[in-house]
Amino acid sequence: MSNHKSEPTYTIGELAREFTITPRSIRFYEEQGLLSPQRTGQNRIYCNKDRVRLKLILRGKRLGFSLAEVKNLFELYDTNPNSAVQLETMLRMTEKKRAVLTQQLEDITSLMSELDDVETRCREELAELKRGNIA
Amino acid sequence: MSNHKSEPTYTIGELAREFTITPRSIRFYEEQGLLSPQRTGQNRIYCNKDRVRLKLILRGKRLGFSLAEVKNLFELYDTNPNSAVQLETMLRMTEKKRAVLTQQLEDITSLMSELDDVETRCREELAELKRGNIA
DNA sequence: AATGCAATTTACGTTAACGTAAACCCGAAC
DNA sequence: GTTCGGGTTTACGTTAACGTAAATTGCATT
Repeated sequence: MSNHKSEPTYTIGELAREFTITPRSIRFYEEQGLLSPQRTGQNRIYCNKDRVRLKLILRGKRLGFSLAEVKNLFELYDTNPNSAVQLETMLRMTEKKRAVLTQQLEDITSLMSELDDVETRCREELAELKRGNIA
Repeated sequence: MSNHKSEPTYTIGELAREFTITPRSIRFYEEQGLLSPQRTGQNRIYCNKDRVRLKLILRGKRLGFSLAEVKNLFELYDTNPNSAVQLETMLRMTEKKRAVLTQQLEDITSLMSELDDVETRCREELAELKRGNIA
C-alpha cells in the first residue's frame, strides 16, 4: 500500500488516443458511473487502475455487454473481489451472451439462405429478360 | 382492368391480426410512404395490392432491410416494374446484405471464442476457490 | 340515450452510446 | 499580450421503429 513509487498517470486525451476513442466517450463512461478519476482542479487525472477499467469497459463492449452490465460487474468486483458470487455471475452472463450469439448465428444462416433464394430468382428473371422477354 | 369482381378489402385491424403486428406499425409504414390505402371517410381500407405490399415490407424487414430500403425498392418497382435496372438493384442490395451477414458471422464466432476463454478462466478460478484459496 | 368497440390524429417517450455545438478556462509559447 | 492547444461543462441532437397516452369520432347495439 505504499505510494513512494509515484504511479504513472494519464490525461483524458492520452487515454483517448491510446484506445482510439474520443474524450467524450470516456467522460460518458464516467457519467454512467464506470469511472471516477482524480481531479487536479478541473482536469481529470487517470491512474493505472482507471486505465485498466477503461480497458475492461472496451473489452466488455467488444463482447457485446452493455455499459450497464459492465457497471454491475464492476460493482460486484468492488464489493466482493474474486468471490465465488462474482465469478458465478460472470459465468451466467457469458453463458447468456453465448445463447444470444448462438441464436444470432441461426438467424443469420437462415437469412442467408433466404437471400440466396431471392438472388437466384433475380438472376433467373434477368436471364429471361436478356433472352428477349419470353413470358 | 375490370372491376366487376369487387376485390376483397381489409381493415387495419384485420391485417394487423393476420400478420401479428399492431395497427400502429401499419400506420407508421404509411407515414413513411410505404403504403397508401384508400379511405372511407376517416378509415383506411386496404386492397389486395396493399396487403401484398405489407407482406413484402415484413419480408424485407426479416431480411434485414430498413424501411427506407424497402421504400426505394417499391419506388423503383412502381416506376419501372421488372426492369433489368430493378432486378440489378435488388441483386446489389442482397449482395451487400450478404457481405454484412458474412462479417457478422465472423464477428460472432470470434466473440464466441473470446467468451470461451473468459468462461474457462472463470471456471478455473472457481475451482481454485473451492479447493481452498490456494494462491 | 347510453354503452362499447374500433378507428382516428397528434405528439411525446423509448433505447444506447455517444456526437456536436457553445462557451468557457488555463498554462505555455511566440 | 495574445494566440494556441488542450481541457471543461451543459445540454440538445442522432438513429430506427415503433409504443403509448390523450382526446375525439363513428358505427352498432342495447
